[in-house]
Amino acid sequence: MANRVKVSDMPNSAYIEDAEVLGKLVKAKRTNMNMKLADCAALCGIGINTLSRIENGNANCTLSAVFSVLHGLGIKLTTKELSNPNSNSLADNEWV
Amino acid sequence: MANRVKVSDMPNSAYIEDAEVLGKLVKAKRTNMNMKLADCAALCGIGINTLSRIENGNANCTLSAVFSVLHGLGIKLTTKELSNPNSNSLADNEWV
DNA sequence: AATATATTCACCAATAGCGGTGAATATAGT
DNA sequence: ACTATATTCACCGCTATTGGTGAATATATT
Repeated sequence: MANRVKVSDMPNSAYIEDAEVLGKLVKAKRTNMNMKLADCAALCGIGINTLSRIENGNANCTLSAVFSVLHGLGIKLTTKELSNPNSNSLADNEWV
Repeated sequence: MANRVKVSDMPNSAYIEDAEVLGKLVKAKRTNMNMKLADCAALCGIGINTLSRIENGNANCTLSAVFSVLHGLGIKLTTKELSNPNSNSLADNEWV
C-alpha cells in the first residue's frame, strides 16, 4: 500500500481551518480508499479537474462540490462552536 | 435579547451535513453577536447578498466565501473522520 | 532505468456566482 | 396598528468556476 497518505503528515491540527487543510483531508481519505481521482470524481458526481483543485486547496470552488466530495467519501464535519462541549447534539446547546 | 436564534431550534445534530445546516449555524452565531447582515458581511469581507445566500442554505457559493464567514464569526470546523477519537490532533491519528 | 499509471496543468466554451442597487417582504420596537 | 429597521429577492454587468480534452509532469512498479 504505497502512496498512502498519513494524516500525521498533515498540519498538526484537527481543525479544518482553510481550504488547504480540507484538501489534504480529502486526498488522505481518497488514497486510503485506494481510489484514483477519476473514480472518486465519478463517485462524487463532479469533474476530475474540480476534485483535483479541491485536493490542492483551491478555495474558489463551490460549496456544492465540496459537500459532494464529503458525502461521497463519508467525511463528516462538525463545529466546535457549542456552549456545551460535553454534547455534540445541538439540542443540548445554545449560543451564549 | 429578542431576535436571538437558539441552536436548540436547529436540526438535532451537530454535524454540518449540508449547506442548510451550515447556514443556520452561521445565522445563529451572527444574531447572537447582535450583528446585522451588513455589519457581518463587512466584517467577513463579502457582499451582503452572498452572506444572505449562505445563511439561507445556498450551496452554490464559493468555499472562499464560506471560510471568510467562518473566520469572521470564529466558527471552527472539525472532522469526525479520525481513527483516534480521543484526540483532536491529526498527529495522533491516521487513516485505517 | 524503463515502463505504466496517476496527477497536474493549460486551454476552451458554457455556465454561474459575485457584488451593487433598489424594491418587496419580513421582522422589531413603540 | 404604525414606524423603523432588517432581510430577502430580482436584476444587472463583470468575472470566475466548471467540466472536457490532451499534453506535460509526477509517481509507482518491476
